Amino acid sequence: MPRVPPQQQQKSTNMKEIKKGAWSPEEDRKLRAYIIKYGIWNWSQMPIFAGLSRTGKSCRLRWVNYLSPDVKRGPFSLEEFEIVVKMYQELGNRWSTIAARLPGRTDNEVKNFFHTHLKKHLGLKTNAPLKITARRKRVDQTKENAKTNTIKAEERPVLGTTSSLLLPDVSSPCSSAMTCEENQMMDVANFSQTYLNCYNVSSLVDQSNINVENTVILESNPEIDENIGVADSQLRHQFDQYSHACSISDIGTSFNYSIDQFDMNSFWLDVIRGSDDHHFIF
DNA sequence: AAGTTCTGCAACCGCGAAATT
DNA sequence: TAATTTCGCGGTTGCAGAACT
Repeated sequence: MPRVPPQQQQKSTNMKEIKKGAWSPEEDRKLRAYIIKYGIWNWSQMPIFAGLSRTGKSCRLRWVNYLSPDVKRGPFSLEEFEIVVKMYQELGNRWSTIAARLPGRTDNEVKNFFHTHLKKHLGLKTNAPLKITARRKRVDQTKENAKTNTIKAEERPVLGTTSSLLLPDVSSPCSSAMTCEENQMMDVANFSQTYLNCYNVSSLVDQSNINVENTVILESNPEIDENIGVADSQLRHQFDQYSHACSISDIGTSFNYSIDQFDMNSFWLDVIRGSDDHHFIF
């Protein structure tokens, strides 16, 4: 593509005041319409032709993170959660690489998810000396080639907390460093629990012992349905989250469940371990 | 009900890599 | 090969709405 001389570019970008801040619906419409019609050819020039008083950078960000039809909205599923946690432990803050493993998720979204949910619930330690920037890591990777999995323990960001289920109790920063081997040994059940904690849905289900079959049917509990209206709506909301988290697609129309005969931990264990034929029948 | 604090997320910024001239 | 521009990444900020007092 032809490049625009710096002088000309400077002139064109100064023609209007560059707008910042939240995008209006009209701006979204203009950008979407332009990209659909002409495609993405040059972010820095695009806003001029699209009639937007925005920088190319801003347009790119808006498209990539919000307007693109490829962008998947909504809460992260358990599977996505697991990938984020594992890849973070493996790669650190390489959000774009992590996002690449999550179809429809952007690096910004993964980063936000991590900072708002995971960091809190996993008890991330952000000791400055342990911090390693992605830029630095990119350089390291180039220099060292094929050594992506050999980040020294002292450089790796640390996950750990006294209350976390993912790691043993951590009393000092030094003892909290995790090895790759330790990462691999993490109990899969803990993913589900921490995931539920992230979405604040951890304690609604009684612990009872039922065998979880490949098909999970949650049947109605008339007592709850009829007598505890508020709890009912809350539980329904929680199960909506579970079903979303599990990417369960075949959800019927009637709403039925039995919380007193359902062991959520066993269920998640089964899900995580690969039984993929689960159905909520509502 | 009003004021304050907290939380989640969209968007900006600076930087380095890659591409182009 | 050097200079310049564009792209993409990760850190950070600011705002709106929710939650709390």
